[in-house]
Amino acid sequence: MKNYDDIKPSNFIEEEILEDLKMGKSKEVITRCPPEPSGYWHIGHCKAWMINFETALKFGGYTYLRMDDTNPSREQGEFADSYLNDLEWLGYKPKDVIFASEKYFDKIYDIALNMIKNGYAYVDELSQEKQLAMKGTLTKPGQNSPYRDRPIEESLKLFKEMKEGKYPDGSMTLRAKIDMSHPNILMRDPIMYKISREHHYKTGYKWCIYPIYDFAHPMEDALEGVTYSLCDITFRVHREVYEWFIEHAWNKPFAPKQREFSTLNLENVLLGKRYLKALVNSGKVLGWDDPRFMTIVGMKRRGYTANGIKNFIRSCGVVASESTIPFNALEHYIREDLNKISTRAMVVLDPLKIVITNYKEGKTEDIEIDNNPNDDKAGKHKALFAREIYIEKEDFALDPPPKYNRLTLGGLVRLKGAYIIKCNEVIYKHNGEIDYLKCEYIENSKSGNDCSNIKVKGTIHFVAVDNAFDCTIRIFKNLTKLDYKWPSKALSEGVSLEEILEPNSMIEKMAKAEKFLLNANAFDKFQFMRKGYFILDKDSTKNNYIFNFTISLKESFKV
RNA sequence: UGGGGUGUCGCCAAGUGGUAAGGCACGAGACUUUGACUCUCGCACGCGUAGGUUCAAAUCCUGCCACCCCAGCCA
Repeated sequence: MKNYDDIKPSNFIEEEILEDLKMGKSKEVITRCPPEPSGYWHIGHCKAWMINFETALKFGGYTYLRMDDTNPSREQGEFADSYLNDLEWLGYKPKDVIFASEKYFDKIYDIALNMIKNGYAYVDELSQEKQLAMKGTLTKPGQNSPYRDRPIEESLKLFKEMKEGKYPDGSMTLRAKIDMSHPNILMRDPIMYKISREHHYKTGYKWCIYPIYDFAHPMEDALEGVTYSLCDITFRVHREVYEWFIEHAWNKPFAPKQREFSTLNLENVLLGKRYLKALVNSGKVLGWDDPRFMTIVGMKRRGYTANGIKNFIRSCGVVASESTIPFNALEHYIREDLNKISTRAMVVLDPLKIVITNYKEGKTEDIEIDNNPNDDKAGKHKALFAREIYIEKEDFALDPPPKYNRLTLGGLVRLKGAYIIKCNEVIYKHNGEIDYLKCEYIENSKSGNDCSNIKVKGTIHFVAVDNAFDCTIRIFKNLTKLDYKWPSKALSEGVSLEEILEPNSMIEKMAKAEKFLLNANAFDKFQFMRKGYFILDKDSTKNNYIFNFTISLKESFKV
């Protein structure tokens, strides 16, 4: 047996696993990610497979990616493909990719046959309505189906005929014979198979009977050799059914264990598959990978990093109690990672022109900008200083609020990487708006060899007119109004999508970017100094660079 | 109301009978050619509640309260 002494469990599930391993109750840790290919994965799912992958990894085991495609009416191949990409982006490698429909349907059918032979299952001819009526309620026990005690041979024959297509959809089901008066309603003879002639994206029309989750899932786990089936707390009440099927249908030496953890709930985030789908179909968003979506592909396009997302999820812990986490907790971990890896650049989002009156016309000087001041290995890149430059409109104030560190009329400010300037005059347009500023530069104040002895309070970013190109910036706000902390819940309670959606949650505007950014490739991440983090969107062309706003910098200055 | 689950700082969360870790948020200060980053300090005489056991209880016992999940031929 392996030595597990140096493994420290970090949550209640790992504690139990460690104990099992030490006691020899299980030999290895094999887990699974079992998506139903009926939508794109989002940050909530991310937690589930992180736990499955990382738990297995911790104990030297591995994880399967298994498409839980047992319901032909909901599933599509498009989605199955997306999971592999998502997983790769997040840095996880499954031991194998399995389609339950292809690999296990025959075996599950055989298991069902066996269960009938052993008296644990029967074919029921009750309609769906009748079954429901006889199921009882939360407080009242159910009643046995009149078909419950039919001879084993009869059930066997009928079940085989169900498979052969002799009976119409919905006319019969295979049910487990458990206990119609069980206090757990899921244990009241759960359905194991239904009849459906819908087309299945993987197996076509090969099958007309399909196993139901409660039966299929434990069997798939067992057939795969999964030892720990880690899922979210929704399935806690299903555990009893899971264990019943394992006990009555699986007589191999090992048995998989199902354990549950709470789901990840984020404030102000819309995750419901049907709502996202509606938005995608309506054309109101850019697609499943819209940067406002917290789908994996959406977050990737937004500029979030896999590490940031994973660090955030780790920070939430693995527990059984439900919680809702404020969005700024996620943002903290995204910023933390972006700060380490993103290249700095100067981009003016809302330009105000300045003419340096005492700087010679036509003259330019190279200046150097650190690609990342927190990373010595990141190097520097060149920018330009010239007579005409742009600064951010909000970095100049005629009537500055208290503690304003930026440019004012008659005041001094440092231009990042270049000179200290002083504003002497404001030139107005006919309509009274500011046209441009006349400033002078302090000659011996250049960054690197400043001997001016002048101390300024503020440093602002800028781009030289000659070193700038126009680019498109996409600014995002939360998809839904902030008043709705739980948008999916509000929607399910009848509030309309239109009401919940934040108007203009995506705004496009033009900005002046330094030419260094012309080298960027799609998905490259940048910090536009003093403004925030941005990522070059995949829709960009040579003639139109589009930068998606990922997240702002923290801002402690408040007017 | 049957069954299951959960209650520790504004939000997460450690804690497993020996006197309340940590993170986020927030507040104060230092540093700063990004009002970023970084750093320092502060932030629960209290662990849903009422009793009990004990020298000692968030941890053990009993009662109560609150919230969440379950009655698809969905997963």
